Amino acid sequence: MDYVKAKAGAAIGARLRRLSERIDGEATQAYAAQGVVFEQRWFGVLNQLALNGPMSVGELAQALRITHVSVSQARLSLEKAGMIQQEPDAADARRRLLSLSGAGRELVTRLGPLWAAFEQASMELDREAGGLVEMLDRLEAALDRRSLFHRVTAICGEGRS
Amino acid sequence: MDYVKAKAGAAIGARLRRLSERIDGEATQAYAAQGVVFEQRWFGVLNQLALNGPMSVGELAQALRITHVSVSQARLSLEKAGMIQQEPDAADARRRLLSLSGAGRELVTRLGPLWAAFEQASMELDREAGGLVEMLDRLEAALDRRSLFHRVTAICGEGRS
DNA sequence: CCCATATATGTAGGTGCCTACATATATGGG
DNA sequence: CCCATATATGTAGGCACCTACATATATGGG
Repeated sequence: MDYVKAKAGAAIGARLRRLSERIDGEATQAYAAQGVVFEQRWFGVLNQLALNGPMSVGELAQALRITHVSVSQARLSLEKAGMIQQEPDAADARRRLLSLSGAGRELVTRLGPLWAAFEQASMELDREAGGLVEMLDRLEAALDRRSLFHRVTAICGEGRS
Repeated sequence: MDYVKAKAGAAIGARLRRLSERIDGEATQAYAAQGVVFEQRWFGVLNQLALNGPMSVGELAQALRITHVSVSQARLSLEKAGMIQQEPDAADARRRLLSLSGAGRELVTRLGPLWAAFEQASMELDREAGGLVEMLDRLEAALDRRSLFHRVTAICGEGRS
């Protein structure tokens, strides 16, 4: 049997990751073709800040559905590149508000057409794959309803009786 | 707009990765519940060796559709755990043949029911999501036909005229 | 006011993949 | 046989996420 076609849960995870790597790599090529050094994880943060203005680490994490640690790491990288700046939140001393720097706003403006192209390309892929985004929605909903862990554990429990 | 629903190519990559992380994490829980310390990347290698007998790094990489470097890294980890052994390939001094050790064969036998449960759980998810595996096939085929890079570049080129 | 608990974000280390580069061996033509 | 090129696999560093743990600040009840 062709491994990549196997339906074992563990193989699904690996397959999704490989696809992700592939798409990331191809996106990186597109940025490079425009002479832009860009980290994929920057997209989510920059996009949110451009849309919403200043946000905290936790708000970004929530919007992007990743951990605050991931945001914090991306934040460091973005600051190092001069794309964002931070300031304390006057309303809560624990929080730090991140916002686009001048250079960050310029980069977002410059990348507008490229991001629009990404969106269009994604719609093409969505159509060619036959409804990719909704499929991913459904997969997430299925996992929300009942995790892989619970499913596997229940099946193994049955197997024992 | 809800970021996770966005169709930008970069966001698709991030979304696939997060799903992959989620599934990996849930799979790890299932192994742990069986008292097994297991790395997700072991599955592919162990499964192939169990099915096919001794294989080279390159053969495994080809079968698993990952780079030889990834195989090499997993190999080191598996060896350290005593699950596989290696020997030179008599037919080609550049190659090393990897095979299951005694402990590796035992682990594969022990994990047989769990892997069967993963397969069943994956079929459930496939059904609930409405044809996940075929969708992934179609997405890969679409990218094979025309990469995200080419799509985006062409769209940007159009935009310039 | 004090204190137990909650919340925000950082540090440290890990995971599983990748690309670039390096080195050893194999191959085939001259 | 020699040599240019191809092939197998390793080393090094990076990417984008994760969990566990740590520390500072906020909150609300007594």
